[in-house]
Amino acid sequence: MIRMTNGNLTLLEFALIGLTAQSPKSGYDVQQVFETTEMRQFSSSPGSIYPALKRLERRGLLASEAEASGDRTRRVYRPTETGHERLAAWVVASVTVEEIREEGRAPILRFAFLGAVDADRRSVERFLRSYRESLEVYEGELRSVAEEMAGHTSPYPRLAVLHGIEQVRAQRSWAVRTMRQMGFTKDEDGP
Amino acid sequence: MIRMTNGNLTLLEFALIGLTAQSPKSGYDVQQVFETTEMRQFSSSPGSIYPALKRLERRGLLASEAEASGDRTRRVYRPTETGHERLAAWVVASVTVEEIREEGRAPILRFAFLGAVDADRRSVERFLRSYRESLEVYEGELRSVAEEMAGHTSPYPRLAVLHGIEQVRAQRSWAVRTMRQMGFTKDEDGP
DNA sequence: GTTTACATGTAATCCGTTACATGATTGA
DNA sequence: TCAATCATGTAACGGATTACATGTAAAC
Repeated sequence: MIRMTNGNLTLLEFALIGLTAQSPKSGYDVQQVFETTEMRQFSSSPGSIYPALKRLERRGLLASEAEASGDRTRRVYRPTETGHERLAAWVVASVTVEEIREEGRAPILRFAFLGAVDADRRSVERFLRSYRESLEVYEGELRSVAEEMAGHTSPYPRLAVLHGIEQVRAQRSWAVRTMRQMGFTKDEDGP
Repeated sequence: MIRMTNGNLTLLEFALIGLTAQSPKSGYDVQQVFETTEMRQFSSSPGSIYPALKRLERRGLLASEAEASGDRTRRVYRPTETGHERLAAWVVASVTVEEIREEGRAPILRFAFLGAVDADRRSVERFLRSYRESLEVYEGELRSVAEEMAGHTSPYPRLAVLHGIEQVRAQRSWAVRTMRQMGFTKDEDGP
């Protein structure tokens, strides 16, 4: 279930670049985030975090320096310029229906990192607009699927699809509300 | 991001047992399901499906027989008794807050398989009730998190948490509605 | 007659999990 | 002094992805 989201970086790797872009972090810091915040989807075990950080440093996407706090070594990572560019490109990309279909929570993870890459208003607006539009398309797809399932023997798969529809509707209304709160007009796709 | 959900079976493996329990299926059949239905989260590549089916057969959870449709061999899998028991135990387990926190869509996948294991009314009610209750707890957790984030520099992580809250609310109202539709009273936890 | 759908597999690589391992610092 | 927290790593194993590989049958 390792999802290649862009080029050849895993979701975990983007998360690590994003977190160190918010503020430079050690492996332990990252571990705390994965344990205590809504990023629990990622394993907080050192066996996944430390190798991934080293990998990203070897690939030139992260850089580290040893901080001596007392006697303990503490290796703090931050994105390189290349790493930051890769992150930014990933974060500000428009949301597609495919991404929603196949990667579930990836769009909202990207959204959470918009601040870490100093996205401008246009990018944020494009993100939210594309998210809302893609969700609309996806909701239509799910409605068709649910209709086709009307006569099936077991009601549970169809009810599960209705569950998906509810979720998509909630995500869409969040997108609309957030756009309004940020002062983006709901329609008007361009002059 | 391989999630061990129970004992030592992955989500993919439970999905394979569940699908073959709905009706016996070949690797190709499974591939079609993963390509065309809301189970797209699973890779439809033969490199993941065929080895997993063989693994499950080797472990005694699936059994197969070769169907000769014309000249082509077509190997059709179905759960063994043990496999069915493992599936049933996984499917009807009560939803916990931990599962919601850490495994996201696992509960609704389990729900979709309730028919495949011939779950009785009591089990279905227990499932929905525990799901609703756990979502309630989880929503409270998210609300606290969002409050703590009020003064942060970047608004995006907090908005992402609000997005999560919307989703959880949608899931909860689905659970309530589904319980009502199935004739379960909303409260009354026991005599 | 050629493309599309049916159908199954293998091999290389890499990643993630689990478990093991170690040691310093802080607070009770 | 003892537990909890801070802090970083390695090794074994298994599983997932990607790409490669092959062939039949049906439809157009």
